[in-house]
Amino acid sequence: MMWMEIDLQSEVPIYTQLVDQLIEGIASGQLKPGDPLPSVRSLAADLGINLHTVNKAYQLLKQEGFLQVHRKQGVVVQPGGMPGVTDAFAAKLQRQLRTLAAEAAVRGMSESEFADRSAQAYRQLMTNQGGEAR
Amino acid sequence: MMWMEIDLQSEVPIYTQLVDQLIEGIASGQLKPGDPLPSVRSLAADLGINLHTVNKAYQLLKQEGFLQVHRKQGVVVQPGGMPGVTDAFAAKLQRQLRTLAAEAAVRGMSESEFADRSAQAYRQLMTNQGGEAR
DNA sequence: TTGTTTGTTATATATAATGTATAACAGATA
DNA sequence: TATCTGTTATACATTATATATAACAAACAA
Repeated sequence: MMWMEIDLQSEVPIYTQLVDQLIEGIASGQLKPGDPLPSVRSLAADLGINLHTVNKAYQLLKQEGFLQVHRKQGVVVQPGGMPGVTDAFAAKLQRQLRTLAAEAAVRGMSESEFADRSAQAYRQLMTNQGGEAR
Repeated sequence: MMWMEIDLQSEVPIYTQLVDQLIEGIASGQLKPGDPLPSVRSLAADLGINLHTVNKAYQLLKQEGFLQVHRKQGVVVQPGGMPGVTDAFAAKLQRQLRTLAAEAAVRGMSESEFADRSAQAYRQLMTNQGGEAR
């Protein structure tokens, strides 16, 4: 978990940074199904933040179905298949893409360049580390 | 300005909803360079919100270069060319696309589908109303 | 001139979000 | 019996968000 980094000066909340980085970790293969996560106390200590901030991130990811919690074994990356593209996620994705696309368009970015940057963002996740397959 | 809609129950702040919708209005051509915007007081009254909430949105868009402010003439859509793809915007875009792409990937969405949805979000803006050309 | 509308600024207040600090609990494990 | 786990509860501080009034100076119309 040495790859986690928190920016205390950022405008994005700490627990959101945690959520995003953990999802990116799963996407990139750094975190695989069944992998154990640090306890809320140890991760909080490592990052120099509070226990409850870590717990809030874990709770959100547990509710979304990305994590599982066993008593005492601690938190584990969902071993039984990740949740798919739900209606709720599709709606959230469309809404945020529309907002981003609008500003990009106003600034003169073409549709193809916007799509290219989207594909590039996706691809860079996979080729970062660990990778998509074994 | 009858097309503006505010969701008071949304988790996204009102002034952010205003900023997003105004940028989408410019992108879609509903708002053209030089077009006047409602005064902070009248728009606030129309939407049933406070003057300062509208002013905060206008200030942000003014600082970004999307709006101009003349004393008494009121607020106007930037007539002298929109700001381009700055480094700051490129960085923000990449960061947000990465976050979205990560969750999409974890949920099993392919790179091509993610890119397709991005292009579709861009295209739907343009074809909504008013359009890209005269 | 007077009056009105404009953006702007200043205070004040209320509520919610965020983050921290302690403490305690029950279940699981060594 | 200890220890570690997630979990819950309480309290507190800070910031973000939103509203409510009030006032100001500039621009314009009468």
